[in-house]
Amino acid sequence: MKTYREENYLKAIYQLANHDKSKVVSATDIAHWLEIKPPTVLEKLAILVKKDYVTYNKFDGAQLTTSGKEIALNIVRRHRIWETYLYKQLKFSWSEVHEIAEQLEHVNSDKLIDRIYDVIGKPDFDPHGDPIPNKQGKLPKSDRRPLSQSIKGCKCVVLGVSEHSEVFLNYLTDLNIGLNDKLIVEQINAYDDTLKLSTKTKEPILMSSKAAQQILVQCLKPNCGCR
Amino acid sequence: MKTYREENYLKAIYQLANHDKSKVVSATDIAHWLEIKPPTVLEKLAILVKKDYVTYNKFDGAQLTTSGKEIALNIVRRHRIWETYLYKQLKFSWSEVHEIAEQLEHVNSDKLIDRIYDVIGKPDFDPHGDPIPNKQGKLPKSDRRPLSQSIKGCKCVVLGVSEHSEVFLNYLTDLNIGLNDKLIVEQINAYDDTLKLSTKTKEPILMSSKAAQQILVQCLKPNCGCR
DNA sequence: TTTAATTATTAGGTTAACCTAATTTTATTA
DNA sequence: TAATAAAATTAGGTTAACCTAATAATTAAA
Ligand SMILES: [Mn+2]
Ligand SMILES: [Mn+2]
Ligand SMILES: [Mn+2]
Ligand SMILES: [Mn+2]
Repeated sequence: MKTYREENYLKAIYQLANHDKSKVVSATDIAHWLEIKPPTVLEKLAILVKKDYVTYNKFDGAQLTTSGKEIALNIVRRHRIWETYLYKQLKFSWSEVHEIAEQLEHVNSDKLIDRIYDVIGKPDFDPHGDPIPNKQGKLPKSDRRPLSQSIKGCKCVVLGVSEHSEVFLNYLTDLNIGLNDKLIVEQINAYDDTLKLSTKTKEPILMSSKAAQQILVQCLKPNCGCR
Repeated sequence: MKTYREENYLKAIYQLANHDKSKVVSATDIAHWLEIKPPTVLEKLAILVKKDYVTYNKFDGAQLTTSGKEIALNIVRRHRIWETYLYKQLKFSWSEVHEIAEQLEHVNSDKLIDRIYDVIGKPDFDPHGDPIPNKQGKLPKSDRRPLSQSIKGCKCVVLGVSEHSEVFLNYLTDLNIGLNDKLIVEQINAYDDTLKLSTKTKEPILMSSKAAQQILVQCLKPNCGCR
């Protein structure tokens, strides 16, 4: 039996491992992520190890086993399906959906998930451009890179964001930038890498390098020369 | 702070009190309802009393305070709104909705409830004919009585069911009886009170007295003589 | 009205999920 | 490399939510 707490641990390990593939996932990392203290995590890790959802040692940190990954990907699937449903069907903004999906992802009804996934047209990506795993846990792939890697003149399309905070998403909404929007890099400031971008708005907009690092795009012209 | 467990206790007390207004709600009643043991309930009741959600003594049993009733009615509201949403919007049957709503009722987002309540057209009753409390906890009223009280010749409309079990609801579905269906009582067997009913189906149907006691109806003709 | 049966309550125990403080291990830096 | 700082782990404690078994209080029967 898996409680929502257990689901959250497995999801946390999955997300931390995917966020930085080179770094091992320590108990402390998990503790920070879940906003609890390391001893609590150590205690739970021992249980998850015994249940064969996780392996743990100080060199490799926490790693999901096949069955642990299966559960984690299922929760990620539910989360992203709910986000998409809330966004498309119930008209929530892309900055609001995450918090509610954090709760809805733990509702246990495969039929419900199937139903709402049908209603939204079985999409491959959620409102933040994140891939929705299929029932077997396989992720649709898309090649995306940070907007900050664009060179001057690059024409590209926004396929996602790597930061999901409300403040960042609302900032993009204020700039009138959303998923699938086309951008043209008009200028890159040589001193601080601030971008001047043509968007769907009349006037070009300015964007900090910090923000550009969090926006994931794909070039629209092949061999456009971007890194 | 109220956990889903606390919400379930308060809802249980509300439902038990409403199921039989004359009987006091004992800790044992609550224990049966929640499928836990009486000492566990006693323990929790002490906490709910301290939080001023409940009063408890052996003569009056457990009784909700104003703030306890407020929470209970809010959960009932969420439950019935979700049931209606699942039924109308997501095409679940009236026998499936309860179980999923038991989980969804604990999702904490007023905006989500408001949104789905809008989508379903702000109805007053759920798929079982149960009244949906408004935000202030006020219940729309309807006068209904068991079909078993009908006299021969009575023409009435189904406004609800007092039993919510899947087996009973599926039985009604098999009989082709649903909410808002019109029924005419053609015959009442003098020995066992079995009813012969005209319904939307061509052939009249037979229904046991046991089932008729669980169906709530309203006469369509004034002063039709039913009890 | 005693006795027996039932029901309610208290006593005492377990597990999960959290914590702080102490200790041990590992990594830095002088 | 020895000292120091940082990180990981262990020790020990709390609270909530559950339990069973024992006791006390009611209710029903004889
Ligand atoms: Mn999210
Ligand atoms: Mn997302
Ligand atoms: Mn229900
Ligand atoms: Mn209902």
